[in-house]
Amino acid sequence: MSWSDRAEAPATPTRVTIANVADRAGVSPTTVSHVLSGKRVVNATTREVVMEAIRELGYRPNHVARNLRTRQSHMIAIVVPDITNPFYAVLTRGLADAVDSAGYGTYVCNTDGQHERERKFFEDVMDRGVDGIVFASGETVSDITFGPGESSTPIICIGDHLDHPLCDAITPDDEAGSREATAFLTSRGYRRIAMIQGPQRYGSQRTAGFRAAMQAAKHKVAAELMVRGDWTRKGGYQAMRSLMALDSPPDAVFCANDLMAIGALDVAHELELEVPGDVAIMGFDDVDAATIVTPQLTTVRNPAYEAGSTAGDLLLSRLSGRYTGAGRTVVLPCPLVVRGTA
Amino acid sequence: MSWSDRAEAPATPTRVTIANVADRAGVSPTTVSHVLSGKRVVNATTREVVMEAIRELGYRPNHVARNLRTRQSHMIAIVVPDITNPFYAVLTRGLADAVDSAGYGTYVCNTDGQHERERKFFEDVMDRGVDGIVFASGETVSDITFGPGESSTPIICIGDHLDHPLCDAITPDDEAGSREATAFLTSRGYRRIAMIQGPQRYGSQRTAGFRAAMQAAKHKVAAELMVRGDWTRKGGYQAMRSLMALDSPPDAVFCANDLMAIGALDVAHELELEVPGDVAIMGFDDVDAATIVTPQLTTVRNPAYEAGSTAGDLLLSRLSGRYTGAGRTVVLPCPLVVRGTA
DNA sequence: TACGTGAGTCAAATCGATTTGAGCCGACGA
DNA sequence: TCGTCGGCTCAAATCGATTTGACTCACGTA
Repeated sequence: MSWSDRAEAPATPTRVTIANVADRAGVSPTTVSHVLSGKRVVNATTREVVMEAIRELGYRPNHVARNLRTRQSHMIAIVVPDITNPFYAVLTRGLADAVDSAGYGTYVCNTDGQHERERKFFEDVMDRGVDGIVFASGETVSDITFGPGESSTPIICIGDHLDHPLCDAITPDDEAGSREATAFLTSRGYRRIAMIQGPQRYGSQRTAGFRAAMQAAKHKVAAELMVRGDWTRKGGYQAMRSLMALDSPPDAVFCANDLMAIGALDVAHELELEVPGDVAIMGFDDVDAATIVTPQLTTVRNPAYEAGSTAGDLLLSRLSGRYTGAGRTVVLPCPLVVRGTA
Repeated sequence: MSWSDRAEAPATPTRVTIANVADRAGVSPTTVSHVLSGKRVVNATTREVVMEAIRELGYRPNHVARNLRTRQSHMIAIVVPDITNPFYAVLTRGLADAVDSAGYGTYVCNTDGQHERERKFFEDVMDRGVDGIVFASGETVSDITFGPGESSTPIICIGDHLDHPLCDAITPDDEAGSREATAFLTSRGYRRIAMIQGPQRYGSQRTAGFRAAMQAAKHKVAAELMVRGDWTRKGGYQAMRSLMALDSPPDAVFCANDLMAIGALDVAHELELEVPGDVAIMGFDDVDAATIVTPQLTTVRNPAYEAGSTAGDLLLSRLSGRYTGAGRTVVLPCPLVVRGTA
């Protein structure tokens, strides 16, 4: 039992602090701090003695104490609706990769799109003293309390919800992507094109792109062909059901996201409809699952990873002081990905 | 421009501290602390005055300072190979949900299965003073430095890698699940059953279950039918390719995870093989994608969410002091999920 | 000799809370 | 009247680092 042995080891009774190191090395805590931070020159031999003491004692600086003094946590928070959603998982990964090398860790909050939780997490992470916040939660956050001098913690918004001149924003170009996708549909000769939108109030850019392309192609958009889903596969399924139950069903359906498109595809399979022969289906996001369905989903790529890593870069540029200006907005292109469903 | 207005607001010049509140209320910081924590009785009217001051000043306690003093961060870390992998995303969500209500936040680390990163993150989160750690990283962590008195931070391991009597473990019953899956295959009359295993050294439980069921059914397992993939769809694709190129290819394939099973399915489609008529395919994990492929994947459910939330519960039981004993091990059943590919 | 000057070090203040032993005050019992 | 006991409140120490003004010492210079 090697582990029970350990229990009897001459364990350090209490955590070793910078003062212990200083004692051991015969210098002051100040000096130890300086050899660690390099903010002030330390005699080479002194430094060696200190390093030796650190090694012998196995000293590791207490980040909490450090954070208190320096007022930075080297931690950045990301607020998403649901990490389980592959889009946000990838986004989170992009962010984590971008900030990791600069020594920042990532703290994740799932809001389930609930405004209440968004607010709660916002306050929570502020109190925790994170150095930056990335908001990717679908709900609007424009009314979150940015107290005047509340703090200068940089905030990045992904999506187009928060309109605040001091905060950077990253917006995938949903409108252009949807426009292109819809134009692709019209150019292929589809006549009755439906759209499964997101829930009321959200994803309006995608709807706008759809309408713009329809108008450009001089197609009328019939009211009964504009239905809504709740972003989920099941929601897409139900919406598609209602669409196909119409007296004159659509010959193409543009869905505001892939999950709903997959739900729509479920309906097509159930009804034994040929895709895209009987009905074409397009999605938006290009999640992994888009290449798993048969036929593979024609969709619009939503650059999740890039959005996350760009968010990280913008954050770092502010945290390092390289940039201090007003809020920037970077818009990311959403290219069309043609596969088998349209 | 409502925002520029704000800039001229009579902003609190500096963060408001407990001392400010105390001054405002005409009491000592001690008293303020007590009304907030309730650890000592405070006169009702005094309390009211303090609360009023807190409200007026918009005071919010600084968690970093609090953490320093109390030695707890109300933050728990989860170390996973890749949050982008749906299995780990769900696991993480289960954990987050479990600990959220107790006021704990989650800090996520992606190791990509690299031992070096595992170690780095372990030290990182220890230094950050997290209150608990959940290890779900695929690599073995048995040699991570648990210094003797290093700390009493509870650690939970998901999977069967870390063998440490002081740390709780959660292990999905891979062996039983695989055994049941394989037995299902033999009972259906498949004769030449192959297995696509994980990479060398990993997932040995699943292989063990496979072998046990084969033996129980008195089937020989031909060496050329035991191949390996790297857990990815592409890896499964390649393994399946080599399997189907055999002189006498298998009539059923059990894959160590769903992603590889989906890769195998890709091959079947490419070769225009009937599934499960020409070849049956089974996976393991039951990720979302399993219900997206056609036909839907017959698989074994790996209870990711439950594993995460159980980890959270075990952690909380220790953090609250309700439990202080030796390491517990909870094994989670992995039930068979019969769908369309076998 | 006296005077910068600069390299290296240190003491003490600070970050913003929590914790604890002690003090004050009024009530109550002897 | 005195002692004591409870209920409240406070001052001061503490958590473990960073930061800064000041000090020492040696050296070169006027």
